[in-house]
Amino acid sequence: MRKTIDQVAQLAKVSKATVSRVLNNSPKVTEETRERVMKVVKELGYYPSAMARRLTTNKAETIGLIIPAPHDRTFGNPFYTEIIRGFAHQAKIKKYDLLLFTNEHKFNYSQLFYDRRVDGLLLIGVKRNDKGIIQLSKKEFPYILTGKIDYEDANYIDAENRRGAYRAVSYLANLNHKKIAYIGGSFEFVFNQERFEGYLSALQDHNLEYGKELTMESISTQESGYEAMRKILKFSPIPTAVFAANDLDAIGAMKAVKEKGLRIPEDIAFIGFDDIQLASFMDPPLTTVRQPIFEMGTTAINLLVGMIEGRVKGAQQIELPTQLIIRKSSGKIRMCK
Amino acid sequence: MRKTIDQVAQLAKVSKATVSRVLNNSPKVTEETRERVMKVVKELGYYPSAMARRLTTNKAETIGLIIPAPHDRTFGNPFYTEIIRGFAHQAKIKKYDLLLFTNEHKFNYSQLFYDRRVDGLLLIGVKRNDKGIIQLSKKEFPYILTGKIDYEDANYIDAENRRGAYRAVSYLANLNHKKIAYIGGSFEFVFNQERFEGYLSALQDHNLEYGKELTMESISTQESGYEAMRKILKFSPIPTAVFAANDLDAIGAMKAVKEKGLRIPEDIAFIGFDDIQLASFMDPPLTTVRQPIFEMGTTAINLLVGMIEGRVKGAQQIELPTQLIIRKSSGKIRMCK
DNA sequence: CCCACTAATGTAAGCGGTTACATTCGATAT
DNA sequence: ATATCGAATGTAACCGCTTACATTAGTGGG
Repeated sequence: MRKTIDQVAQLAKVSKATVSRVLNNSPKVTEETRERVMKVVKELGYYPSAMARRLTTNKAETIGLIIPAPHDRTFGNPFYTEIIRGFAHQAKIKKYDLLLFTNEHKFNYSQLFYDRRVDGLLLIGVKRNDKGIIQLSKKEFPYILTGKIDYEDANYIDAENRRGAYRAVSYLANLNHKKIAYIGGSFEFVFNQERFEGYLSALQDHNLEYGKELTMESISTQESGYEAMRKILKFSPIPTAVFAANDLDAIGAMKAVKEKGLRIPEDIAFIGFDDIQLASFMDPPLTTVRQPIFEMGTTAINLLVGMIEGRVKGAQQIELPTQLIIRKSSGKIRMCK
Repeated sequence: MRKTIDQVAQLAKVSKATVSRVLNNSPKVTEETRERVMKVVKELGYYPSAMARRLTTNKAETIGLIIPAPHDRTFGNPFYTEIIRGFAHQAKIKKYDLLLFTNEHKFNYSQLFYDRRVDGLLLIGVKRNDKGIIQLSKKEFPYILTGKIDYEDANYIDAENRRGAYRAVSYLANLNHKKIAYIGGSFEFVFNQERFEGYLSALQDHNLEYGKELTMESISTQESGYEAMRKILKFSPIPTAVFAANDLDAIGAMKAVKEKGLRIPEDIAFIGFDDIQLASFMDPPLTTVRQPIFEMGTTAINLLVGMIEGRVKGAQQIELPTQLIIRKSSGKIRMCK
């Protein structure tokens, strides 16, 4: 019932070694026998057993993808969806399977290497102090993080967060905004801190005031961006511009502003970060710092496959450039009051 | 360097059969030797090779998850994200790995069974006339579709689309709306047709007019919902209510309405379908037909695992009930002009 | 005290491939 | 014609487990 390489060998009147060679495109096979074998393979509908191949070659042909736990509020973040698109696209090209794991209960990544289910790991949404990563590095297991962490030998791919934020805030400053608020996610993630630092240093370079009441923490969802903005709006005078370290925060915040009857960008200008699909569809369309998310995904796969196959060595740390996408929400130059 | 069962056996001074028994919780092992073996396992940091186990037991311990191609416009649809949440959650509980595939270039699902990479398949976003599914059914490969298709022996899990749509539109009719527009996705997907039929039969039952110009096709994205609504708004008199077969369409359509300076729900009432997270966060919050998406995901896994392990037989067709979630966008009862 | 029986453990075959090494065979050089 | 060589193919070991069957040890009954 199940087709095996032996059956093919018998029918084609060759040894299974030869069948194996044909299937693996070994050069030392006559064209004639290659055809004969392939004919039988076709007729029989034979597909080599992946598990058998993986056992003998000691390769899983598989990359593990670790995403946040299902109960994590960030689970469906469009950034994740988009980078997974990049992973899926490139993994197929590189002929690796993608195994999906959910990061629950201090999940022990290393096990996936020990029991040889994966050749490498891709990790999304890892917090800066995650200890598991250090183990992976020390054991020289191939892996790539999406986003920098504290451990300095970690392999990661990230965007130029500080520069992106700096440019966005400078842009607002050059538009003559004096009071620029900040909404951003927890410093548990390094990229949030970097974006905040970019914000700060832009304020400094433009001699703008920085106030505790102008910066609000959120958890990178629309709801929390909304709540954060409502708090900011309670202070007076209210800021004339908001830089949100995350598009979802920006979108939530914009809702709070509209609800208050204020206009965007006339009363309050907005810039977000990420450039998720939704950003351009906002009303007004959201000016934002674009990360090349899909490209980050494909690059991560290429790098990881390089590490797996031994072509790439040492700690890999890549930061892709960001780009300020100017739309309506940031408005025009602001007249002095 | 690599730990194997033989090493464990040697150190524990037993045969590898015994080690295997211990690891698989076979009852016929003395408590004493079980402890001795486990001690060695711990000390050595031994994890059994997944591939070896899978080869001998002829089980992949893996479920394949087939999602739309990366270039497909629906790739990041929140419905998919949410149902995948359910899959991931339940697969972990059932101890199956989840293998992610992208449905490109007429991808041949069957191969995944032939080369024994998966024990079963979960398919998302499959069109009604997909021929691959018939093969799966005929071969009795375990699989579950998310959404009904034309093939009547197909295994699927779906929501009560017709009833959901019927109730939504009836609700609008009872609010005294006479002219109710429809925006919905392509009939390539059966659920879209069912929702449309639910819409139609509600119109009939309430003696409401049906007009070609009141129904608009879209592709279930905000952009296309927006475009569809702009077309509808060109006719006059414009409808007083819109039922969108998809929340994303509804959200896009709402934007077009607001842009025109019309009020929701006073000028035009809205009801969507799905109840994605975004729905409740709209302004006004979107009334919608809720599908139990997460639960559909977990149910699908349970069913599929049942099929794989031979406990569940025959064609599986499940429709989970929907529920009308009433929020602001559908408004109050409408006075006659 | 021996035998039969059961529970615990061991032995070895097999899962379905890959690959190092051995063999065969035809062509070329001598 | 024979020795030499290389290309094509075959042989068999091995990857790391599971499990049917064989063996051993331990127990109680006659």
